[in-house]
Amino acid sequence: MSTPRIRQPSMRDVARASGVSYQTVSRVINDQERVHPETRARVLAAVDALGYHPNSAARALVTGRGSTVAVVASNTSLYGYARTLEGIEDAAFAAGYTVNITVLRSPDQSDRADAVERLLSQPLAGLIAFTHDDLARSAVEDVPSRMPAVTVFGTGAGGRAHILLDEEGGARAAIRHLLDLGHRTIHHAGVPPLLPSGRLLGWRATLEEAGVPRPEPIPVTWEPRSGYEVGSAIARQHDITAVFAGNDDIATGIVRALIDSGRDVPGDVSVIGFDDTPLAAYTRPSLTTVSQDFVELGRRAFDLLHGLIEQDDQPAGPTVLPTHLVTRESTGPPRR
Amino acid sequence: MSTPRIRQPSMRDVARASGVSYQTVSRVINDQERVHPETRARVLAAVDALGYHPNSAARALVTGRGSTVAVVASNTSLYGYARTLEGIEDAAFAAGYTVNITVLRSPDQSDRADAVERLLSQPLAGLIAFTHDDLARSAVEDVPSRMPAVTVFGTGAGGRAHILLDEEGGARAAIRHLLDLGHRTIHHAGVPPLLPSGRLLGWRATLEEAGVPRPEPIPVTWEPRSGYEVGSAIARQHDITAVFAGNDDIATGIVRALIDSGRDVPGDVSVIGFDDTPLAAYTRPSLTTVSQDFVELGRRAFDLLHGLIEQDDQPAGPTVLPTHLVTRESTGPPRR
DNA sequence: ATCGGCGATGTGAGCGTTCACATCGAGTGT
DNA sequence: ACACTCGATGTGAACGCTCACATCGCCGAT
Repeated sequence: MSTPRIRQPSMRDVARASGVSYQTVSRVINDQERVHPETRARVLAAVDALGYHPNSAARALVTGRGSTVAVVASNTSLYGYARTLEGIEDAAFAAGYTVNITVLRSPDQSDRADAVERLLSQPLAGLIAFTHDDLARSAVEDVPSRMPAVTVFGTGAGGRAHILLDEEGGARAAIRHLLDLGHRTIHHAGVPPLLPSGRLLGWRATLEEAGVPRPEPIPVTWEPRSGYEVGSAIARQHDITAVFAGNDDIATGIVRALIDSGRDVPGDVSVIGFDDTPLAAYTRPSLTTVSQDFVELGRRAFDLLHGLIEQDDQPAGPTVLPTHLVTRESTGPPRR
Repeated sequence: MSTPRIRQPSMRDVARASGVSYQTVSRVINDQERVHPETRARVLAAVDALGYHPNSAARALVTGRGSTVAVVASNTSLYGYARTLEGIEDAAFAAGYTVNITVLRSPDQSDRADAVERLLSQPLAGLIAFTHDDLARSAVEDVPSRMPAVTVFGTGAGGRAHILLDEEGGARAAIRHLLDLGHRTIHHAGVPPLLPSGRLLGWRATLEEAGVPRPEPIPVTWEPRSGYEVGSAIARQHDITAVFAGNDDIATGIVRALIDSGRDVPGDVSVIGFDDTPLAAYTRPSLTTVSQDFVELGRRAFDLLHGLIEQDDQPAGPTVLPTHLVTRESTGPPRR
């Protein structure tokens, strides 16, 4: 009449059921050599019969390393980040890892410390941080260097392995496209902080190389609403003929505001986006934008981390994934 | 000259540094009573000095339960799911839990078993499954009932605590809106499987109650491209004056196709979406759609799970969160 | 003075695994 | 027939923590 302990079966239970020692069970579970095929079969049968699952907490405890990779980001629902996360999860799952997410919402120092604290108390194999803004960037600095880590987006942080999309190249292609169409200069509606952004860099450098005036960037947030507000302001400045937006949502907001203000796109103003979201081809006008493969980025980021975890092979420099311009309806020659 | 073991400091190290036993350290860490304030301060100082983090694997091993909640979904990057995930993460973080994601990509039986296997080998506190399709639904069935679990979206599964958005109510409001405008019937472009979907149910029931013809639903996928294809077909059938789309992306694709085919929206055909994505207000025409608070859904789903974990209070019935119709430009009276 | 009681702290055991090493039996070369 | 190797399996310890229980002072009540 003892209490019926609801307990997952352990290696010992499997060992007892198959008449071997727990060590042999361990060998079978971990696919090691030196186990008689017959014994292996017997153990496997017992595993199946008892519904045994290895306990990863116990394993992590003794090995000192888990099979979970943590993803640290300030946002996970914007299209690009969500897709990148998807890529990470995909590759991680295939490699037998599990994915944990931590969203850094507040720039508050103690909140961040708390998040990092909690991160490190788990048995992690490694960490991937979205370093497009300062939140994740400074969190990475707090992570002990012994923990394998990869930074994605932006400029990276803490000298970690870094992978990013060629936003600068994409921006250059976008600006060149507009210049080739005959625009005298191109305005940029970007999300601060603007400095480390490849988009800003590509925009500025290309204008500079072309020797055309470089207007001040217009600060926005990631929401279409913010794009709409900027677009309304731009509509009043008739000297602006081309706008390079920080992403497709902003671009869509700008387009809508311009048209609501009676201006034509691309007749009066050309607008170019960034990301090539699934909707970009179906808005009116459809958006000329820069296409990026976020899922691939996520997969590659995991692969990089995986290499770091397994063989500690630190890559020499940052990995840069290509982007490409997709020309659609929202850009055209300026009205003369 | 011993090997310099890179090892996180443990409770024992903290105990040694502050001159108490490891048990006292444990009490301090877990905020228990019965510790002298002075001792507590001394321990805390040592914790800080050594940079001690509790090892959650060890804790999970002995308590038999982790502080991680797993989210099981077939997709995490579509707007609604990404936002729901965000809400879960937010609430979980606030409550001291960590979030793990598992994407069920393939309907393959053994893949699913593999995923559940891996899920259960972790030290979980509970599980949240997005049961809008069969993938997560059948995974929930494989989870032992002792594991606290909450199902989100759709019809739920396994008799678990269930929370969902009032899609049916939203669909009803949408259809009524169109009927009120004078449409004779409303077509539905939905994503199969159609049966358990509240959108389909609300659409069908409202048409039925109005005593108007109920056309066959038109199958689509979640992509705008699929909407475009359906829209092109609809453009040829001039008797169709109103379409209720499965989500805003599909609606946008349909709108674009209709206009590309020379038909006017809403002049010739009214189109209504679902979700109220940030972009819905800025497309042309802006979309009449059903607004849903996904973030809140995620938060509430976690709260539900949290209740299950802490006090095992199983709610009586499903929780239904309100949705509401947002009227914009894509709907209007039919041309007579 | 003696004792129960209670607040503060310590001790032993065990959670389920892996690692390092020990053992054991059957072949192999001489 | 001998030590000798090697493949197969077993044993003890440890990972860092929490649980249950033991201990130790010190208080006021008798």
